[in-house]
Amino acid sequence: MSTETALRNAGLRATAGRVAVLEALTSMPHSDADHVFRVVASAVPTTSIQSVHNILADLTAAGLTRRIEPAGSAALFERRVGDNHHHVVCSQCGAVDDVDCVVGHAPCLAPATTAGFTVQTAEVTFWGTCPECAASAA
Amino acid sequence: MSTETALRNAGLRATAGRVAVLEALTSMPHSDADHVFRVVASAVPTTSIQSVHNILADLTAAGLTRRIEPAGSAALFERRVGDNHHHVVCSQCGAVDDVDCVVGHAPCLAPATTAGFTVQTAEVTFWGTCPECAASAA
DNA sequence: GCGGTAATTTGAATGATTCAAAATAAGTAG
DNA sequence: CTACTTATTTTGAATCATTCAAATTACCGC
Repeated sequence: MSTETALRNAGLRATAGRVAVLEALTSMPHSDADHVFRVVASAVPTTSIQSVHNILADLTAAGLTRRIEPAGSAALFERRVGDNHHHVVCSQCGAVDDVDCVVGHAPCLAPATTAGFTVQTAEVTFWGTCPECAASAA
Repeated sequence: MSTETALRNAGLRATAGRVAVLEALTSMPHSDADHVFRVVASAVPTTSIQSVHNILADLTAAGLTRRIEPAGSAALFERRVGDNHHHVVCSQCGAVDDVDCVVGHAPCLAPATTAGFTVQTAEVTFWGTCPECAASAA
């Protein structure tokens, strides 16, 4: 399915900006609006950082992208949606990678008590050191 | 142990501002800098929001408070530190409560793959609806 | 192709946070 | 108790990511 078709199937018009944003996120997952903007700007020179924010918000609302906000980072976006995957974040450089699932599967994600809250989803963020930072520390 | 002693034990001077911030967080855990500031301002009228940010950063660096940043909220602070507890966040109003632990204990928090990252901690955020929002929706 | 409407553009505003220099106060030594 | 040293606070400004709103543009069904 082409990027354009994916957009139309989601009820969105297939504009150059949206296509460029989606393709930028394909090659660089876990990018913030500014990184996306820099890549998109070469394909769509008239764009702006505000437009990229608009587009990312639209795509996320339509379920085409997912937004994550690790502490200390700007919002990051990725195209991998619909599954329940989590993330590892490097506490030194902020690098992010996907973590497919946690040992113990779904039951693992049920809290023992919820203080009266109805829980819909669980979000797990692993904090550690990425290979690059580990190498440069040694 | 008094609040002052706790500060000195952590290597920090016991100032009125710091005492007031710690006591504000005792009565209102999961408060952001602005909420803390409003409470502290009545005890220390010369303070400012920037000072509260300074203090919260110092306290967090000293391990006296913990900082969490749920997506969509400003940074929140709490005095409960040293344990590995997690949080439930209301996706409607942003209310936060503690979750003692997840079923499955520590192994639950080991990711299946870490993409070469060395994982130090796991942070779990449960998203749902708080009792108040559930009641007002009905 | 035309028109209606969604989307982008442009410019400004916001909120949380950080930075930096000057003023102040905590703790300590005498 | 006093003075000193240095941590801390104060004050004011700056930054960053993000959001808002009005005007322009461009997508796409007809």
